[in-house]
Amino acid sequence: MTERIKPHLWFTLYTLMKLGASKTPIRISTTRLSNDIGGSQQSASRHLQVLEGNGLLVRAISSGGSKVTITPEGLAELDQVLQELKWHLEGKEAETIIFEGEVVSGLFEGAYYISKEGYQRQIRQKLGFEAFPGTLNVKIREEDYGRRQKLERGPSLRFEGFKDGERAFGAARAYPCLINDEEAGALVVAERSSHDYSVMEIISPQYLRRKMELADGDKIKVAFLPLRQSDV
Amino acid sequence: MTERIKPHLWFTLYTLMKLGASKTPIRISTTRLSNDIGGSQQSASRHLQVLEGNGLLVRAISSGGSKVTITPEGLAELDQVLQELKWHLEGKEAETIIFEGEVVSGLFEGAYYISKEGYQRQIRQKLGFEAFPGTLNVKIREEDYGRRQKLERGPSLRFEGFKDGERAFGAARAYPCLINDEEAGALVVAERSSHDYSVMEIISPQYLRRKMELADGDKIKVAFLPLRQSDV
DNA sequence: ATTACTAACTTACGAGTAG
DNA sequence: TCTACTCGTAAGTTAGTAA
Repeated sequence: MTERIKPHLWFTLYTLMKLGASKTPIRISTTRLSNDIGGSQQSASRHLQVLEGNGLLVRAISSGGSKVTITPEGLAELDQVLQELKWHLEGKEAETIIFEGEVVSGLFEGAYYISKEGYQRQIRQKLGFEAFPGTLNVKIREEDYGRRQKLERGPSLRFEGFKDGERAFGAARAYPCLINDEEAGALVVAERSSHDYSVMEIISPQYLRRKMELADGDKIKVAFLPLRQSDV
Repeated sequence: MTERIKPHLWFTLYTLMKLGASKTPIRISTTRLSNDIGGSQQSASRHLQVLEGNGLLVRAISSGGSKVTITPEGLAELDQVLQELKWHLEGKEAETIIFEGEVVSGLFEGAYYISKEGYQRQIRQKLGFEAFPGTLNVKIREEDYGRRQKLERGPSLRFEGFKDGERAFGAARAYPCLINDEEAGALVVAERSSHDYSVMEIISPQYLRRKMELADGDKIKVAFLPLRQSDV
């Protein structure tokens, strides 16, 4: 399960974001940072160590100030709070994120993974359907990679990893979606893989290629409904 | 100056918001709250005491669970973080907030206050202009009171109170704006007064009534440009 | 049931300082 | 300069308990 980050560490991460570490690496010394968090140099140093240990930021330490960048995991931590604040203070959810892509062929790996009972059980439980053993692969445009990144940073349903006999299967995240405004499904992304953003692997209770008469190259619309972390 | 709330207390406030205390009073026991903040009943109790002492929430304590509501000051504390997160993670500022109102006559009190050097000095310093000794009073529609409340919860420039001989002058907040897309100015609101939302008192370097040939009843547009707390 | 006190405990902090 | 160690102290938390 996601280990909750403590408030004082979250605040340091937030401070780093304010200093610009969310977009690009920033050069900052622990002394400088300590002013911004309102503490001592030693505290800043320790916070950076712990945050790095939790994978929320990466550092390139050198004399003359370290380079600090917030990782996608760190951004997710910040984004989660953003979504909650938006919901409660602005009274609206994050907007539906829509992608227009085209159907492509995959390597049929999806079928193998999905058919594992360890995943099927969790899909039933969290998505509420029996997944068809295969994925629909949707190629998206390069200019949409950023939006996909933002989507994946947001709230998701998480499937735990498990062992099946010899082999270990990793954890994954699912983002429920609607395909062509009619069929329910979910984008599935394996965790801990800085993956390729060009193709979305979508699971669904149906064999979508047949049900919707899809062929490679067909245009397809994938809509991700807003999901709050607290719904998860 | 605004006393910075500590991260662990901010987190408890945030948790209360998630439980719904931003909109309406919620009934919650310290035991229940302690689960949500991930601590003990005693900590929850203390946090509520401190937050109440800082004016960030109000309570009606009774056996069977207290009623808790976040105050406008508390919401401002949360909103400030929201604005920063939006800026950095979504790469955009809060939108410009626009009011369509009409010019009305005031009681000429504004002139008295503005002419005080204690305020003039701070206006020069923070707004960058010499204020005309008087205010333009703009009446807004009742359905816009909510938006005005939201505006005033957001970042502002703060004028400290001061003593001038005998009399003490209170602190005030200013929200820079643009009048009819051409003249710079600022909405000024006295602090610690749960004030009337119907009329905006606007200061400006110009005598706007003459410069723009305004008379009572004339329609006027007031646009508030986004302002981040870190700009303040 | 509640809230909140006091005292013991644990965590986080910061001064000093080394690498 | 930097980062990050040790270690004494301060702050925050929790257990026990009262009202």
